[in-house]
Amino acid sequence: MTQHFLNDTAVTTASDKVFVDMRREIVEGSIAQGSKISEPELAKRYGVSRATLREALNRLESCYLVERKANIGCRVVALTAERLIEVYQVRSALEGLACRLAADNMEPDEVQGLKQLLNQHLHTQRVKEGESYYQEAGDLDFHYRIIKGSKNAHLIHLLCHDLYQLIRMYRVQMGMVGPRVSKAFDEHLAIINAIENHDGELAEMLMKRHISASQANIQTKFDGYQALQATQN
Amino acid sequence: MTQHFLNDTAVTTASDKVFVDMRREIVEGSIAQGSKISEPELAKRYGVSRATLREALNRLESCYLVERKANIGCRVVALTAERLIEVYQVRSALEGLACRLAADNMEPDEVQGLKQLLNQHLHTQRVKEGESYYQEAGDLDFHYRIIKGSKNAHLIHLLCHDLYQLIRMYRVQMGMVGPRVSKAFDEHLAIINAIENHDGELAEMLMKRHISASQANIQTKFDGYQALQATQN
DNA sequence: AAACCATAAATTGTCGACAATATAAAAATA
DNA sequence: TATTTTTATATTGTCGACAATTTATGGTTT
Repeated sequence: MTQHFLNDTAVTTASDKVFVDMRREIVEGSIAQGSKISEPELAKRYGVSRATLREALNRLESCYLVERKANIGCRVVALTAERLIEVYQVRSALEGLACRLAADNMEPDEVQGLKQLLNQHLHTQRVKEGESYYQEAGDLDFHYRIIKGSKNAHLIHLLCHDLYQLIRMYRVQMGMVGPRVSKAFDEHLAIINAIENHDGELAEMLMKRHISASQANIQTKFDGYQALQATQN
Repeated sequence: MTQHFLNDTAVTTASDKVFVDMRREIVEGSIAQGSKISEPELAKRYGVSRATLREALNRLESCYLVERKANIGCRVVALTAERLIEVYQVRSALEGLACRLAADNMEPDEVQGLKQLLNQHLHTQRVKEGESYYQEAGDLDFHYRIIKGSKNAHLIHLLCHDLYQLIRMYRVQMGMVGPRVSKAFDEHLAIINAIENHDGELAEMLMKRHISASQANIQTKFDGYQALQATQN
């Protein structure tokens, strides 16, 4: 059960590989948030030319992981509290929409698969070893399937390709392995029921609420993170 | 009164210029929708190297005006009915959010400016010459100011930088100079009032409805456009 | 010592050429 | 003749080098 939904980028060309590698390093923090990116340095490190590296940087920019300024260069995105709020506001609106559309457009077998996933999630939950991993992957997979269920290609691209890596970056670097498991489970269940009943309005509302809770959760961690950093200065 | 809000891209580098030029040509249809893009050909036409052109293509891809496939190349986006619906669903959700946030975050002078713009719009409306232009620009400026009023940088970027060119492309190529002027005026007015009263919930609802009407309007034109094309085959 | 200016170093932007892949044309086979 | 294989052409991906711009350094002036 690899995180297929995040690595589904077809990796054919060299810049594809650099893009995927850098993306992982940025999300995981191996390349520090807010840090300057040196093209010559990274090109050497990945063993490619600067042109290839720049191609990858462009792709990273379009999914909001780096920011570029003309003649100045690239910086990894900085994880600020403001941005966290902004991103979650957008996410809430978009995933709420996705959920509403999914209530209309998901096929019965897709809904079944979703229920099965949740059941599986419930059972593996007690496996302490690697619990956080399953939770992470399970939660993302849940959201991912609903987004796909919207059948809106533009929306799917926006969320899965553009936005989700940034959200994951916050979660990973804030160490979100947290205790929200059981609550999230109930919320997921309610959302599925709404979708199954083709109640788009309710499904949207529940998803928005679910995401707000998720935001509040990560926000708490973030405040602690910032307080910690303040003491180190 | 140029369309400053669309040309506010700082044009410093050569690829910037190519990007802005190509963007205009694609939106206006000079470069046909759905057509294949030949890198050598366009590089020669703009008098730049392929590297520079490819930089521009990457930027065009990130605002959804071209689509790229590895080892195959670039195509201008195709204006399909499905995409129109998809994009407007997303737009409605995002601009609804922007409007709700604007009701909380817009400064009084910004609201005043908006009312002034609407008044000005009303007065110049009878100037037959160039009416369509004023309408286009006026309408876009209205939406643009509200989006900015949300004070959510991520949302602003998403809408103004990424999505609006594609929306404009539909409008321009469908010849949307239409008769929706007076109705749109009333709708705009109602939205401003809601914002001024800090009634975010209402503002969001009205904006979503406004955009839905806009979609219905363009959809009609589009159906006619498709019927026309069908007869030509 | 602080602020400003000139020079040097480093970084980004751009170019032309070559390699790898895909498309078109020609030849071969059924 | 239709279909497949092979060859040739064109297009995209990648590279290394040079030009333009920015940043760092050192010197000058107040």
